[in-house]
Amino acid sequence: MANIQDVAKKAGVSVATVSRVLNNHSSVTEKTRIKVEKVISELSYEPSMLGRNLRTSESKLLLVLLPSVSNPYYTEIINGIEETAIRNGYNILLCETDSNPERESRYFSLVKNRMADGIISMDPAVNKERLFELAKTYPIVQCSEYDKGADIPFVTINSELAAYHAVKHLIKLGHKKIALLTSDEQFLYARERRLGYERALREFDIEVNKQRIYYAGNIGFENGQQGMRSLLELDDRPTAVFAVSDILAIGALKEINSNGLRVPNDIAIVGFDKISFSNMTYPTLTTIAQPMYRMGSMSATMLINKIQGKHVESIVMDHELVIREST
Amino acid sequence: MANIQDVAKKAGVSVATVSRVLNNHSSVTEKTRIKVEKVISELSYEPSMLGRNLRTSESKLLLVLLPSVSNPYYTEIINGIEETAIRNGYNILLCETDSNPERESRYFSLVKNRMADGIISMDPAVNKERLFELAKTYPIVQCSEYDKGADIPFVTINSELAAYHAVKHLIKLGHKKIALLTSDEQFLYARERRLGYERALREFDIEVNKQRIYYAGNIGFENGQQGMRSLLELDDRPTAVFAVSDILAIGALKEINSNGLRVPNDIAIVGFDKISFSNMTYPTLTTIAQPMYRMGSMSATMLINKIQGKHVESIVMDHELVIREST
DNA sequence: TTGAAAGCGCTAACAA
DNA sequence: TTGTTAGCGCTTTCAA
Repeated sequence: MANIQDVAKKAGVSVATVSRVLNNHSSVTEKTRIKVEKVISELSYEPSMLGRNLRTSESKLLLVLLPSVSNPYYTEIINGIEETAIRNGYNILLCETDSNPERESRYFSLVKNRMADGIISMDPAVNKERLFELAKTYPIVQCSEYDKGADIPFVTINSELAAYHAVKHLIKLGHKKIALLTSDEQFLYARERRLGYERALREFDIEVNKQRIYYAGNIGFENGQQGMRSLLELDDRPTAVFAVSDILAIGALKEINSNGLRVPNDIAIVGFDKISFSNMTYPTLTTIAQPMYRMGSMSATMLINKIQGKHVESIVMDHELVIREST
Repeated sequence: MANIQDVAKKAGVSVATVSRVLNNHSSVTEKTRIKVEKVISELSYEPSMLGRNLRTSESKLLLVLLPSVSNPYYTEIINGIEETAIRNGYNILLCETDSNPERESRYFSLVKNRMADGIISMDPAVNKERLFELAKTYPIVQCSEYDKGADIPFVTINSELAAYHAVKHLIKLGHKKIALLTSDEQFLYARERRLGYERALREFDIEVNKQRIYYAGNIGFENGQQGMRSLLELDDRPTAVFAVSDILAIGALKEINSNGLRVPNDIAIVGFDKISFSNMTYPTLTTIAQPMYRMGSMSATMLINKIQGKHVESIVMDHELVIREST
C-alpha cells in the first residue's frame, strides 16, 4: 500500500506538497496539483488517518453513549447525530452501556485514550459523578436526559409541560379517572412527567389519587402490561392512562386488549416519544412527539463546537401532541 | 496530559520499559513494574491509542454496515457483534447506509484509510461489485445477506428451509389458501423464501396461485398494510398469510384488524425474524426465529480471525419456528 | 532485564 | 509556491 512518500517520490515533489494537495491548500499551483493527483490515482493512494490523527491529536470520532440500540426511542436521534457528524467530517462510535458500569467505564476510556474526541451521553443510568468528572477534561454534551446544575450543555424538551399537555388532552375529552404509568423516579424525566400530570389534574380540580399512579421498576413492554394489570384491578377503574413512554403504553394497550376491553372506548391511552411502532399498533397511539432528529443533530453540532473550543449553550426544544386513534 | 515520555522520565526508566509495562511484557521485573505503575497512577497517565495505532497499523475498529439502525431486525445481531468485539479488544463503528451509495462509499473509505480494520456487511442493498473488489484487499464478512460464489465468508440461515417450515405449519393447521407477502426479489432472501413457500405447497398438492403472491416494493410497515389490502380484495380471499418479515406481517395484521377481521380465526399470519415487537402485537405473532445474537457474535469472531490472517469458513445456522397466537 | 534509537504516516513551522 | 525537517506517542529491534 502506497504512502505519502511514494506519492511524493513518483510525482517528483515533497511530501509537504502532497499533504497540501490532500488538504486542499490554496497555495499549490494548478499544475503541481494535477501532477500529484495523477500519481495519487495511479498508485491508488489512500491517505492513512492513523498518521493524520496522531499528528493532529484527534480521532474525528464522536462517542455516542446509550443504554441500548434496541430501544427505538434512540433511532431517530442517532440518525440526526450521524448525519451532522458526517457533514462535519466526523464518524460516530455507537456505544451500548446496557446500564452496565463496567462497559460504561470502558467507553469512557475511549475518550481518555484519544480514540474519541468527545461524548454525547443519552444514558439516563449513566454514573453522574464520573460523567461530571470526565466533563472537566473532555468535551461532553447530554441529549434528552440531563442534569440541572451540572456544567454539561444539554439538549432536551420540557417534559413537565409535555406531560401536562398530554393529560390536559385526556381531561378535555371528559376523562376524570386518569392513571399514570411511569417509571422509577431516579430518572429526571419520570419526576418531571409526574409533576406535569399532577399539575393538569389540579388545574381542573381533579384529585391526585396515589392508587392511580403505577411506578414500573423497569421500562420494558412487560412492565407496561404488568402496570396495566394492576390498574385494571382497582375497584374504581381508570378510564384513561397516560404512560411516560410508548413502550409502556404499548404494554398497557396489549393488556387492555387481552382483557376484552376496547381502546379508546373503555380506556383511552396516551404514550410518549412517538416511536415508529406507535403507528403500527391497533389502534394507533396518541403520543407526544419529540423532535428527535433535530435533537440529535443539535447535540452533534454542540459537541463539535465544544471540541473546537467554542462556547456552547443548552437548549430546550418543542414537543407536539400527536392525536391518533387511542384517544 | 502526560505522555509516555513523562512517565519514563519521572519513573527513571526508558519509554521502552513503560511500553512493556503497558503491554504486560513478562520481561519486566516486579520492582520496575511497580515503580512504573505508581508513576502512571500519579500522573493519571492514559496511553494514546493514536500513537499505538499508527505504530501497529491498526485501528482496533470494526465497521458494521447496515441499512438502518431503526430496523429492529439488526439489534440483537449488533449486540452479538459488539460483545464479541469488545472481548477481543475491538470497538465497532456502526454505519447506516440508508441504501445510499454515496454514504456506502464514504464508509468503504474508512477501511481504506485504516480507520477500520475490517467490515461486517449486513446491507442487502450493498453494491456487490464494489464489495467484492474491496474484499480482495481488506477483511470482510457478510452476515444474514450473502452472495453465492463470492469469495467472502458469510453467516446466514437456510431461508428456503425456514420458509418451508413456516408454510408447512400453516398447511398442517388446515390452511390451503395461503398467501405470500414478500419483498422485491433483487434480494436473495426473498427469492429463497418464495422457493420454500412453493415447495411446501407443492408437497401437499396445493396449487401455487400467482394472485396470492404480493411483492412489496419496499420492506416497511406500510408495505405490509398495502399488500394485505390487495390480498383482501381477492375474490377468493386467503385464509393464511406468510410474510417474509415481521414488519410486513405486522402491517398485514393491522390491515386485517382494521377491516374488522380476526387473527387467527379469519386469517392466520406467520412472520419472519422474531423482532421484539412481534411479541407486543395483539395477537402475538407466530414467526421464524433466527439465532441473531449468535450470528452477530460469529460474524465478529470470523472477521477478527480474518484480520489476523487466519482462514475462515462460511456457516449456516439453525432457525426455529416460534408458534404464538397468530396461528 | 533494560535502554537507545528507528520509524509508523502524516502535518505544519520555517526557510528558501 | 515549494521543500526541509521536526515531531505527534507509541512499539519494537538490537545491543548492552
